[in-house]
Amino acid sequence: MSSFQEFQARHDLSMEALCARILERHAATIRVKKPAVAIANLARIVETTLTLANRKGFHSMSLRDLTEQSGLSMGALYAYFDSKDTLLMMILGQVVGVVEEVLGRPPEALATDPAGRLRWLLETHLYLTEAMHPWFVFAYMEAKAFPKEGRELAVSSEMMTESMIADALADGVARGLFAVPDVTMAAVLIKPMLQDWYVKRAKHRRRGVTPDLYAEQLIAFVEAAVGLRTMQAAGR
Amino acid sequence: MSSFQEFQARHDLSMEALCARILERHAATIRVKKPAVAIANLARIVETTLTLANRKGFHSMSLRDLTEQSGLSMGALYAYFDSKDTLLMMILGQVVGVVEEVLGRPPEALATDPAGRLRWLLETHLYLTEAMHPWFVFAYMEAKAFPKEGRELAVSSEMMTESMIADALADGVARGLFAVPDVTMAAVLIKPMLQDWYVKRAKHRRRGVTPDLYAEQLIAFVEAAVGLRTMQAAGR
DNA sequence: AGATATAAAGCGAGCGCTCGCTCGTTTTTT
DNA sequence: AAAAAACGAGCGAGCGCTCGCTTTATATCT
Repeated sequence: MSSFQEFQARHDLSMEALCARILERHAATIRVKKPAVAIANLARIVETTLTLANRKGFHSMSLRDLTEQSGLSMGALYAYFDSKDTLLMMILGQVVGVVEEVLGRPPEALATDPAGRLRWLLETHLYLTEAMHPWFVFAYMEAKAFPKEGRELAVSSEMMTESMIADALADGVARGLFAVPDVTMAAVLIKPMLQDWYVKRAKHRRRGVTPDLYAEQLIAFVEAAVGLRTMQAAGR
Repeated sequence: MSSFQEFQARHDLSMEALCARILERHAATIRVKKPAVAIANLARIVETTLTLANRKGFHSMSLRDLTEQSGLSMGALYAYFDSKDTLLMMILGQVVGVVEEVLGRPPEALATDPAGRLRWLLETHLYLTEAMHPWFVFAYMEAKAFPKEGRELAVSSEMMTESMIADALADGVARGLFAVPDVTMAAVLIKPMLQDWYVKRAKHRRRGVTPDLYAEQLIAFVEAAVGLRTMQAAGR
């Protein structure tokens, strides 16, 4: 069983589970009372929004497109959000929330193992973005063009993962495991390689690269860059 | 004198020079006859478009915004392009053209020096995107959302630089200089680190990172990852 | 169990507005 | 005075969003 499959078994990232969380968060705005109905329709709305917005941009997607593709009427849509921007923030907020949840607490066993923690961070980031691919593409592409609140959310979320990587690196340097002149800079350079997996996923797929393969090769590349001695090299 | 300054001295990438090239390319569509007038107004149009589009997205920028900020009237704008999409393609086409021109032919002295060629590619890419920062942000952000022709242009341009990097790596491996298990994969991983310089330039600037510093650190990171022996290490 | 009343959910034509774009007119240059 | 360039009000289409209405689900009462 691949590591990615194990990851999926550990986390329920199904559309329904994610929309249930959106419902909790936005219970104040959503006018539909019955959770089962609300979750089912939110799923239809979000699914369609991600498809259309990732194809031609959120702003270019009209609410009429959304009614046609989702099967819900104009009025029904506005029972779930009070403006198009709120719909955007629902999706963005859920992405940020899941990132905090999944990446926020590494296994305690890795607390004293910076190399393992770095590996875990890279792997988990890739698997998470693979499992929620359209969500992350959406967040990446739309975050900057929209309300201030959304941009700040996205920036602070990115800063968090970046500093987790930097911490693992600094820890490794302190233990003499890594040789990195500037850990912040190294973390800054690693981040875009993680993002590239989902931003240009079609390209990677065309080359036949799976998430597990990308994870393996990215980790090898990064470990070489930070000067981690492999077991063979260390044994010499 | 910094390398970036040398780069700027070697290439005229001023707004006027770039718009002169746009005028050549689109002489058929542009209805204004006198080159001096056409170039000056194209410069105003492109400058304003880049500013507005990079702030809120090309699609969200209305032509009325553009008239107000550029000082040209609606009718005057349409003497320079026949549709909003054509304006987009003018800018995109110029970016792709300059990339081919500047990155397309490395100094001949580096033909038998893969490490030097790799360094030159990374450095030159960073300096070029720094000198034309708003252009590249525009191309990166808007390429996917717009006409098919534009997307294909952007993809093929990216493929070109990627394969130039892969070639330098393969050459280095053949000469026993680099240790890279998969040169294509390594090139794929390097590209997003190059793009990050302009995509998140505000972040880098906030940290006080100059183009020269970023170039230096990126090159060090990549050289470590591909296993290049430094002079000191080789001398041991 | 069937009839009725009430609440919940969904509907979609239409409102005010802004969009990309045109074209008859005016201004500037030669 | 002719040619070139710039102007900007106005067009129809399409936008986000509202609201009076219909349909469906649930509760209540014979």
